[in-house]
Amino acid sequence: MASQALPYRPHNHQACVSQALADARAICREQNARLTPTRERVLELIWQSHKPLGAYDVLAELTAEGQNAAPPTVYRALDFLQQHGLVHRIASLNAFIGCAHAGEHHTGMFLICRNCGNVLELTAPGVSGAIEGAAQAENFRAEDVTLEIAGLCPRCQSEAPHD
Amino acid sequence: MASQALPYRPHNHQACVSQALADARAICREQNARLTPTRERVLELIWQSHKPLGAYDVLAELTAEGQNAAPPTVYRALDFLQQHGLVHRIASLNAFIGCAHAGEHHTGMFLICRNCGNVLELTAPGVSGAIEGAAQAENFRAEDVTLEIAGLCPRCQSEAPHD
DNA sequence: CTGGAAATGTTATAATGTATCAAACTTTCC
DNA sequence: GGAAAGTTTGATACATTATAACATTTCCAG
Repeated sequence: MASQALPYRPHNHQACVSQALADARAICREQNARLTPTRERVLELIWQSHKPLGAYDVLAELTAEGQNAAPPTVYRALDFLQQHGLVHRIASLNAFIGCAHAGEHHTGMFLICRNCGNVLELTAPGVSGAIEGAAQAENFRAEDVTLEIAGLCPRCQSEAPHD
Repeated sequence: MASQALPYRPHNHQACVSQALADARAICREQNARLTPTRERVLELIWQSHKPLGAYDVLAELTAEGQNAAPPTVYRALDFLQQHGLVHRIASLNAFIGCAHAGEHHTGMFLICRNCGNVLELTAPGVSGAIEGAAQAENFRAEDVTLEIAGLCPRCQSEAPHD
């Protein structure tokens, strides 16, 4: 069997973070967008794991670090990061996760494990195509797709096989 | 061109409501579930249009009717209706809409017009299949799919053609 | 070095959703 | 019928998520 996707197996997660931050800096430079210290720190916090983080979790971390932060601080940073394709909002969880394909034009598909909470972001052209087709068949002009799959990741299926 | 789907054109909406209520009664009878007056009234309110309704909108209507309702009243009724496949929650809007395919086993796909707010629920086997396939390719056991497409419905495309 | 734009600080509040426990109602079973 | 058990509803309080509005600071172009 092929090896599991990153979130589902041990890995040097610091590499994920570093990569994400490096990508973010490059993307913001290209787009003449200002990746300010707060925005960068929020992105880093979001990338602490492959589990989505709530806005108030981020806020708590900032506050613990002594930052003078209030809800708008966090929501503004998250808005900025979303607009530049650096984080995604998971609507079914009211939480945020780092974008695994920053810079690439893509329609995110999220596999959300209900047991361990990890999320894998996929780009599935077949899925995007089928969705586009279904929308067009109704003469609907699709602009934004929310596709979130809850279930059990490979690891958690083996750990809790009875359901 | 084929005629537009129901939400996008004038129709005798009362027929939608009656049908939905009749279906709900039949389904609850089959499942030995109690469609109490409050639950039925909430379902009817949700079906007032093809636009999703927030829980607090439902609550306001109940209160206006003199019902002794609090938030849990509404959320309980909505939970019941969801569990029996009579309404869907639209995660990207925090709102609820009547299920257009009650009784059928289906994965809902929702086309949400950002202009008029109407929502069309589709069953697209090709889409479901593609999603299932993508999940299986990652050894992920999909249990619940959230698929919501925001965009412009046919009517609103013609009315506001410049974008 | 200054005027306008962008970002942040600050306070308050809106919107959405749940926990908890008590009371009423329904069903079951003797 | 009537008590026991389960389900539904009432009622209060609170938790969580998100935004409005306006003041202040920072940044950058000219």
